[in-house]
Amino acid sequence: MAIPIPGQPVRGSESGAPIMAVFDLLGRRWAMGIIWNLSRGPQTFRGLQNACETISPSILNSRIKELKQALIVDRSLEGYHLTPLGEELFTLLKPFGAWSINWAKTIVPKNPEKWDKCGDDIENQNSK
Amino acid sequence: MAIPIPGQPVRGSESGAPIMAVFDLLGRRWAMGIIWNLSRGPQTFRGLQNACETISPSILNSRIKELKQALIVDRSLEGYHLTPLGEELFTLLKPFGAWSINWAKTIVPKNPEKWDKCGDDIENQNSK
DNA sequence: CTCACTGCTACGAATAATGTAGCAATGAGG
DNA sequence: CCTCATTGCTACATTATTCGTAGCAGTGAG
Repeated sequence: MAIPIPGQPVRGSESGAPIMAVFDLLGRRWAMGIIWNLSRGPQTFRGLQNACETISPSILNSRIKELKQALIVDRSLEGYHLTPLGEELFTLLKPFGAWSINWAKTIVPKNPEKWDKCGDDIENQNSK
Repeated sequence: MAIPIPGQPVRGSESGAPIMAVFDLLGRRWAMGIIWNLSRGPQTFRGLQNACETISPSILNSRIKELKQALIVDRSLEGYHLTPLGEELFTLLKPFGAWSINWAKTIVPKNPEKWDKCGDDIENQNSK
Protein backbone atom coordinates (compact mmCIF):
# COMPACT_ATOMS: atom_id res chain seq x y z
CA MET A 1 0.00 0.00 0.00
CA ALA A 2 1.32 3.39 -0.91
CA ILE A 3 1.88 5.95 1.77
CA PRO A 4 -0.49 8.86 2.00
CA ILE A 5 0.96 12.13 0.77
CA PRO A 6 -0.15 15.19 2.69
CA GLY A 7 -1.78 17.63 0.35
CA GLN A 8 -3.13 14.83 -1.76
CA PRO A 9 -6.52 13.30 -1.13
CA VAL A 10 -6.23 10.40 1.28
CA ARG A 11 -8.67 8.15 2.98
CA GLY A 12 -11.10 10.38 4.75
CA SER A 13 -10.06 13.68 3.34
CA GLU A 14 -10.21 15.10 -0.12
CA SER A 15 -8.74 18.29 1.24
CA GLY A 16 -5.40 16.63 1.83
CA ALA A 17 -5.13 17.86 5.38
CA PRO A 18 -1.82 16.51 6.69
CA ILE A 19 -3.41 15.26 9.89
CA MET A 20 -5.55 12.92 7.85
CA ALA A 21 -2.51 11.62 6.05
CA VAL A 22 -0.93 10.93 9.43
CA PHE A 23 -4.02 9.14 10.66
CA ASP A 24 -4.03 7.10 7.50
CA LEU A 25 -0.39 6.14 7.95
CA LEU A 26 -0.48 5.45 11.70
CA GLY A 27 -3.88 3.85 11.47
CA ARG A 28 -2.48 0.84 9.70
CA ARG A 29 -2.08 -2.35 11.63
CA TRP A 30 1.16 -2.49 13.62
CA ALA A 31 2.37 0.96 12.58
CA MET A 32 2.24 2.53 16.03
CA GLY A 33 3.49 -0.65 17.67
CA ILE A 34 6.56 -0.60 15.43
CA ILE A 35 7.33 3.00 16.34
CA TRP A 36 6.83 2.19 20.01
CA ASN A 37 9.27 -0.70 19.79
CA LEU A 38 11.86 1.28 17.89
CA SER A 39 11.87 3.96 20.57
CA ARG A 40 13.98 1.65 22.69
CA GLY A 41 16.77 1.78 20.16
CA PRO A 42 17.75 0.17 16.88
CA GLN A 43 16.15 -3.15 16.09
CA THR A 44 16.77 -5.81 13.53
CA PHE A 45 14.02 -7.07 11.28
CA ARG A 46 13.90 -10.22 13.30
CA GLY A 47 13.89 -8.27 16.53
CA LEU A 48 10.87 -6.29 15.46
CA GLN A 49 9.19 -9.43 14.32
CA ASN A 50 9.63 -10.97 17.76
CA ALA A 51 8.54 -7.79 19.51
CA CYS A 52 5.35 -7.70 17.49
CA GLU A 53 4.81 -11.37 18.19
CA THR A 54 2.17 -12.18 15.61
CA ILE A 55 3.04 -9.86 12.75
CA SER A 56 3.78 -11.60 9.47
CA PRO A 57 7.06 -10.79 7.76
CA SER A 58 5.39 -9.52 4.62
CA ILE A 59 3.34 -6.99 6.56
CA LEU A 60 6.30 -5.97 8.68
CA ASN A 61 8.17 -5.40 5.47
CA SER A 62 5.37 -3.23 4.08
CA ARG A 63 5.05 -1.17 7.25
CA ILE A 64 8.80 -0.59 7.37
CA LYS A 65 8.87 0.50 3.74
CA GLU A 66 6.00 2.90 4.35
CA LEU A 67 7.57 4.36 7.48
CA LYS A 68 10.86 4.74 5.67
CA GLN A 69 9.20 6.56 2.80
CA ALA A 70 7.47 8.74 5.34
CA LEU A 71 10.88 9.61 6.82
CA ILE A 72 9.89 8.25 10.21
CA VAL A 73 12.14 5.20 10.18
CA ASP A 74 15.54 4.61 8.67
CA ARG A 75 18.08 1.87 8.57
CA SER A 76 21.73 1.84 9.48
CA LEU A 77 24.30 -0.78 10.34
CA GLU A 78 22.79 -1.19 13.80
CA GLY A 79 19.38 -1.85 12.33
CA TYR A 80 16.13 0.01 11.91
CA HIS A 81 15.73 3.12 14.00
CA LEU A 82 13.64 6.25 14.30
CA THR A 83 14.68 9.34 12.37
CA PRO A 84 14.60 12.71 14.15
CA LEU A 85 11.10 13.11 12.77
CA GLY A 86 10.26 9.68 14.11
CA GLU A 87 11.64 10.54 17.54
CA GLU A 88 9.45 13.61 17.58
CA LEU A 89 6.50 11.49 16.71
CA PHE A 90 7.33 9.12 19.51
CA THR A 91 7.37 11.90 22.06
CA LEU A 92 3.78 12.55 21.03
CA LEU A 93 2.97 8.88 21.31
CA LYS A 94 4.58 8.43 24.70
CA PRO A 95 1.77 9.95 26.79
CA PHE A 96 -0.53 7.27 25.43
CA GLY A 97 1.29 4.84 27.70
CA ALA A 98 0.09 6.56 30.84
CA TRP A 99 -3.35 7.18 29.42
CA SER A 100 -3.71 3.54 28.48
CA ILE A 101 -3.09 2.47 32.06
CA ASN A 102 -5.77 4.82 33.29
CA TRP A 103 -8.08 3.68 30.54
CA ALA A 104 -7.47 0.06 31.44
CA LYS A 105 -8.50 0.69 35.04
CA THR A 106 -11.71 2.29 33.90
CA ILE A 107 -12.67 -0.10 31.19
CA VAL A 108 -11.77 -3.38 32.74
CA PRO A 109 -14.39 -3.31 35.48
CA LYS A 110 -16.94 -2.76 32.73
CA ASN A 111 -15.95 -5.97 31.04
CA PRO A 112 -15.64 -8.25 34.05
CA GLU A 113 -16.37 -11.40 32.11
CA LYS A 114 -13.22 -10.92 30.08
CA TRP A 115 -11.07 -10.06 33.01
CA ASP A 116 -8.97 -12.53 35.00
CA LYS A 117 -5.34 -11.70 35.26
CA CYS A 118 -3.92 -8.34 34.25
CA GLY A 119 -2.97 -6.43 37.33
CA ASP A 120 0.76 -6.88 37.17
CA ASP A 121 1.02 -6.09 33.52
CA ILE A 122 -0.78 -2.86 34.04
CA GLU A 123 1.30 -1.71 36.96
CA ASN A 124 4.60 -2.63 35.38
CA GLN A 125 4.06 -0.96 32.08
CA ASN A 126 5.44 2.47 32.79
CA SER A 127 8.91 1.06 32.56
CA LYS A 128 10.18 2.53 29.37
CA MET B 1 -14.71 -6.84 15.52
CA ALA B 2 -14.48 -7.00 19.27
CA ILE B 3 -12.58 -4.34 21.10
CA PRO B 4 -9.25 -5.27 22.63
CA ILE B 5 -9.37 -5.69 26.37
CA PRO B 6 -6.27 -4.51 28.20
CA GLY B 7 -4.83 -7.37 30.16
CA GLN B 8 -5.97 -9.83 27.56
CA PRO B 9 -3.77 -10.85 24.67
CA VAL B 10 -4.36 -8.57 21.71
CA ARG B 11 -2.79 -8.20 18.32
CA GLY B 12 0.88 -7.74 18.90
CA SER B 13 1.02 -8.50 22.56
CA GLU B 14 0.39 -11.66 24.48
CA SER B 15 1.27 -9.77 27.62
CA GLY B 16 -1.86 -7.69 27.44
CA ALA B 17 -0.06 -4.41 27.89
CA PRO B 18 -2.73 -1.71 27.78
CA ILE B 19 -0.76 0.38 25.32
CA MET B 20 -0.99 -2.44 22.82
CA ALA B 21 -4.73 -2.62 23.30
CA VAL B 22 -4.90 1.12 22.60
CA PHE B 23 -2.81 0.75 19.49
CA ASP B 24 -5.05 -2.06 18.37
CA LEU B 25 -8.16 0.05 18.91
CA LEU B 26 -6.85 3.31 17.46
CA GLY B 27 -5.02 1.50 14.69
CA ARG B 28 -8.27 0.58 13.01
CA ARG B 29 -9.21 2.50 9.95
CA TRP B 30 -10.99 5.78 10.69
CA ALA B 31 -10.80 5.43 14.47
CA MET B 32 -8.55 8.44 15.04
CA GLY B 33 -10.32 10.46 12.39
CA ILE B 34 -13.62 9.92 14.16
CA ILE B 35 -12.20 11.08 17.47
CA TRP B 36 -10.68 14.09 15.75
CA ASN B 37 -14.01 15.03 14.23
CA LEU B 38 -15.92 14.56 17.44
CA SER B 39 -13.58 16.94 19.24
CA ARG B 40 -15.43 19.81 17.60
CA GLY B 41 -18.61 18.86 19.37
CA PRO B 42 -21.47 16.40 19.05
CA GLN B 43 -22.06 14.95 15.63
CA THR B 44 -24.80 12.97 14.05
CA PHE B 45 -24.16 9.70 12.31
CA ARG B 46 -24.64 11.42 9.00
CA GLY B 47 -22.43 14.28 10.04
CA LEU B 48 -19.59 11.93 10.83
CA GLN B 49 -20.18 10.12 7.60
CA ASN B 50 -19.81 13.36 5.66
CA ALA B 51 -16.78 14.42 7.65
CA CYS B 52 -15.07 11.15 6.86
CA GLU B 53 -16.09 11.51 3.25
CA THR B 54 -15.40 8.01 2.03
CA ILE B 55 -16.20 5.86 5.05
CA SER B 56 -18.89 3.29 4.51
CA PRO B 57 -21.79 3.32 6.93
CA SER B 58 -21.22 -0.23 8.11
CA ILE B 59 -17.65 0.56 9.07
CA LEU B 60 -18.65 3.80 10.72
CA ASN B 61 -21.18 1.86 12.69
CA SER B 62 -18.57 -0.70 13.78
CA ARG B 63 -16.06 1.97 14.81
CA ILE B 64 -18.70 3.83 16.81
CA LYS B 65 -19.75 0.66 18.60
CA GLU B 66 -16.16 -0.14 19.44
CA LEU B 67 -15.41 3.36 20.68
CA LYS B 68 -18.57 3.29 22.75
CA GLN B 69 -17.62 -0.01 24.30
CA ALA B 70 -14.20 1.43 24.99
CA LEU B 71 -15.87 4.35 26.84
CA ILE B 72 -14.31 6.87 24.48
CA VAL B 73 -17.49 7.89 22.70
CA ASP B 74 -21.07 8.12 23.88
CA ARG B 75 -24.36 9.21 22.49
CA SER B 76 -26.87 11.71 23.75
CA LEU B 77 -29.73 13.68 22.28
CA GLU B 78 -27.31 16.04 20.56
CA GLY B 79 -25.54 13.16 18.91
CA TYR B 80 -22.32 11.26 19.32
CA HIS B 81 -19.70 12.92 21.48
CA LEU B 82 -16.51 12.23 23.34
CA THR B 83 -16.69 11.01 26.92
CA PRO B 84 -14.33 12.55 29.50
CA LEU B 85 -11.97 9.69 28.72
CA GLY B 86 -12.33 10.48 25.05
CA GLU B 87 -11.61 14.17 25.64
CA GLU B 88 -8.46 13.19 27.45
CA LEU B 89 -7.48 11.03 24.54
CA PHE B 90 -8.07 13.90 22.18
CA THR B 91 -5.77 16.18 24.12
CA LEU B 92 -3.08 13.59 23.45
CA LEU B 93 -4.02 13.46 19.79
CA LYS B 94 -4.10 17.21 19.33
CA PRO B 95 -0.34 17.76 19.06
CA PHE B 96 -0.33 15.48 16.06
CA GLY B 97 -1.96 18.30 14.15
CA ALA B 98 1.07 20.55 14.49
CA TRP B 99 3.47 17.70 13.94
CA SER B 100 1.68 16.69 10.78
CA ILE B 101 2.15 20.14 9.30
CA ASN B 102 5.84 20.01 10.01
CA TRP B 103 6.01 16.51 8.65
CA ALA B 104 4.21 17.57 5.50
CA LYS B 105 6.76 20.27 4.87
CA THR B 106 9.57 17.78 5.21
CA ILE B 107 8.12 14.93 3.30
CA VAL B 108 6.52 16.70 0.41
CA PRO B 109 9.73 17.90 -1.23
CA LYS B 110 10.87 14.29 -1.15
CA ASN B 111 7.91 13.20 -3.23
CA PRO B 112 7.87 15.92 -5.86
CA GLU B 113 6.18 13.78 -8.44
CA LYS B 114 3.10 13.50 -6.28
CA TRP B 115 3.02 17.11 -5.30
CA ASP B 116 1.08 19.84 -7.07
CA LYS B 117 -1.27 21.81 -4.92
CA CYS B 118 -1.27 21.62 -1.13
CA GLY B 119 -0.01 24.87 0.30
CA ASP B 120 -3.17 26.43 1.56
CA ASP B 121 -4.48 23.32 3.17
CA ILE B 122 -1.35 22.93 5.13
CA GLU B 123 -1.22 26.46 6.42
CA ASN B 124 -4.84 26.64 7.41
CA GLN B 125 -5.01 23.47 9.37
CA ASN B 126 -4.14 24.69 12.83
CA SER B 127 -7.58 26.14 13.21
CA LYS B 128 -9.25 23.91 15.71
C1' DC C 1 -50.25 10.06 2.79
C1' DT C 2 -46.19 11.64 0.75
C1' DC C 3 -41.70 13.27 0.90
C1' DA C 4 -37.31 13.95 2.78
C1' DC C 5 -34.29 12.85 6.01
C1' DT C 6 -32.01 10.02 9.61
C1' DG C 7 -29.66 5.94 11.85
C1' DC C 8 -28.38 1.83 10.58
C1' DT C 9 -28.08 -3.07 8.19
C1' DA C 10 -27.00 -6.28 4.24
C1' DC C 11 -24.07 -8.06 1.08
C1' DG C 12 -21.04 -8.94 -2.87
C1' DA C 13 -16.58 -7.15 -4.53
C1' DA C 14 -12.13 -5.48 -3.53
C1' DT C 15 -8.23 -4.97 -0.56
C1' DA C 16 -5.29 -6.02 3.44
C1' DA C 17 -3.38 -9.19 6.84
C1' DT C 18 -2.15 -13.87 8.46
C1' DG C 19 0.58 -18.01 8.60
C1' DT C 20 3.83 -20.72 6.69
C1' DA C 21 7.38 -22.12 3.56
C1' DG C 22 11.43 -20.95 1.69
C1' DC C 23 15.31 -18.40 -0.86
C1' DA C 24 19.64 -15.64 -1.16
C1' DA C 25 23.21 -13.55 1.65
C1' DT C 26 26.31 -13.39 5.47
C1' DG C 27 29.34 -15.14 8.89
C1' DA C 28 31.29 -18.68 12.16
C1' DG C 29 33.50 -23.14 12.66
C1' DG C 30 35.87 -26.90 10.83
C1' DC D 1 35.79 -25.17 0.44
C1' DC D 2 31.85 -27.14 3.04
C1' DT D 3 28.50 -27.18 6.51
C1' DC D 4 25.30 -24.91 9.57
C1' DA D 5 22.85 -21.20 11.67
C1' DT D 6 20.99 -16.77 11.26
C1' DT D 7 19.11 -12.79 8.93
C1' DG D 8 16.40 -9.94 5.72
C1' DC D 9 12.96 -10.60 2.91
C1' DT D 10 9.58 -12.75 -0.76
C1' DA D 11 5.65 -15.89 -2.25
C1' DC D 12 1.31 -17.40 -1.84
C1' DA D 13 -2.97 -19.51 -0.39
C1' DT D 14 -6.28 -18.64 3.31
C1' DT D 15 -8.80 -15.58 6.11
C1' DA D 16 -10.21 -11.00 7.84
C1' DT D 17 -11.41 -6.32 7.01
C1' DT D 18 -13.11 -2.66 4.35
C1' DC D 19 -15.57 -0.58 0.35
C1' DG D 20 -19.52 0.75 -2.21
C1' DT D 21 -24.00 0.65 -2.85
C1' DA D 22 -28.76 -0.48 -2.08
C1' DG D 23 -32.24 -0.23 0.96
C1' DC D 24 -35.23 -0.60 5.30
C1' DA D 25 -37.54 1.28 9.42
C1' DG D 26 -38.42 5.50 12.10
C1' DT D 27 -39.46 10.42 12.54
C1' DG D 28 -41.20 14.81 11.40
C1' DA D 29 -42.93 18.42 8.11
C1' DG D 30 -46.36 19.62 4.91
